[in-house]
Amino acid sequence: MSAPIDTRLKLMQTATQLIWDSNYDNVGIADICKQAGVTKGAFYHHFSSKAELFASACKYDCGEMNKEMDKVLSPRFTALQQFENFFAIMLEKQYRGDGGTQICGCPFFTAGAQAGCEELEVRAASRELSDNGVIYFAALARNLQAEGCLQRPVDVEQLGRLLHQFVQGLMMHGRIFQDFAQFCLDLREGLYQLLGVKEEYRNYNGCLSAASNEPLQKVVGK
Amino acid sequence: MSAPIDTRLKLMQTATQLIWDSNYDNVGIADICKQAGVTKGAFYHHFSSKAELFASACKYDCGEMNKEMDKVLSPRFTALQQFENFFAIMLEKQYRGDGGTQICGCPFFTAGAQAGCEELEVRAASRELSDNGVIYFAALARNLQAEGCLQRPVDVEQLGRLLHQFVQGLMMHGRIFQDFAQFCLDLREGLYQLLGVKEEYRNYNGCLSAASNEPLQKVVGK
DNA sequence: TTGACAACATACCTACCGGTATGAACAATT
DNA sequence: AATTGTTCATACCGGTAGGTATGTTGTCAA
Repeated sequence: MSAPIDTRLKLMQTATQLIWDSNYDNVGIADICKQAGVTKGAFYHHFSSKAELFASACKYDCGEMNKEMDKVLSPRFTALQQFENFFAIMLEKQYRGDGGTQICGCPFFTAGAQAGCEELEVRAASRELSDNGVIYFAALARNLQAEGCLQRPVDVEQLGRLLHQFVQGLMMHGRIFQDFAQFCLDLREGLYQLLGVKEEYRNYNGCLSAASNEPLQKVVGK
Repeated sequence: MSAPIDTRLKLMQTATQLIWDSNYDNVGIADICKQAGVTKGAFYHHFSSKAELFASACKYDCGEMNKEMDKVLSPRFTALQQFENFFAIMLEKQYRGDGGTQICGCPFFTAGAQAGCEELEVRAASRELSDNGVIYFAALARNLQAEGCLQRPVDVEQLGRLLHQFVQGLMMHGRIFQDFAQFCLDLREGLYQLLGVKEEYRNYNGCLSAASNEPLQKVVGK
């Protein structure tokens, strides 16, 4: 008998993966169990319902994301480097080399946005996730502003929201159209415009390589 | 016996309404039939499947939207008036005074973005809808640019996409948080920033009234 | 008048899916 | 050694939702 933590973790990770590839409604508990190599008994020992699993998986994914984001926004980097890190990590997240669905967006966000009114647990989870994401976007905006990269003074809190909203919309659009090169171009341009980055600080060099099938050059963790 | 067109139309309209209030997966055929006052026999006489109904309803809704958008972007208006029309019509679409769910986003887009890979019909429909929406956003950008309201020359086609992506993301965010006043503020600010509207053309007067519970002042069709 | 066909209505089928009931295997405790 | 609680495995249940099979009613053409 394996450690209970392992099983619980395995279920959350498997659920996350399956929901990323499909969506909340489409992924059944049986699917998750089968993929994770456990049975329903184990599932309902660890989670009281599908919604609770979703919320837990969302929190877990949020925690993982935070780790990466903390690296991305480390004070070791200049604000512009942070921007590039941000950019790179997003492309990395959405790119799959296996030829299947590439751009799939954030399933926790979309599930919350589409969940019926009755599934409050699901909506609450994606609300928490959004709040968390907005914080990082706002931090990026604040740093860029502090280093004088922006054209005008901004309300970083609102701007954080706008960036988050745009990126979510962009990913959904990307999921529908599956054009990775366009996704890259739109992401960069949209962020620049929303942030109001000064012309001289806009850099489109990295974009072409990212749009190709080459592995992404990561500034993070150098 | 009523005309067949009526029944078909009724089904599409009812489905559209129900899906706007909830989502594609949550709305059953039985629900749609009951609400429309017909039976399953009638339904499957007109549509071969739920997905086909969805696609048809999407096309229908798209056509209705086009009518409104053509009014909004009528050459009778200046570009800035067109912007305000755009703004007003979006708020109107997302606002429900009945106290229920207010901001619900565009269900056709979200359904397509969340649809599993197998439901190609659904995804194709929302792709078409998106292309259609982008055209109008691009037209608005082009008109604003032509009248010298923008800070810099822009690629209107890409900008149309960016605006569409942002608005979709904003609506989903709004659906999760249900803060109408914030929705208004974010919508205006996001559009201004993405478009790069010159400072002197930015007008925040109409926003406060729109954020209140007053009926929206429509410029359209004056 | 009578076939043919459109436009439904009713009843039913089946597969699935979230959730439950029950019990086995194992570990730690007393 | 007996007890208790954790961690699962197996079998099953009840509702639901998409879809079907078949009958019925009205219309129109020949």
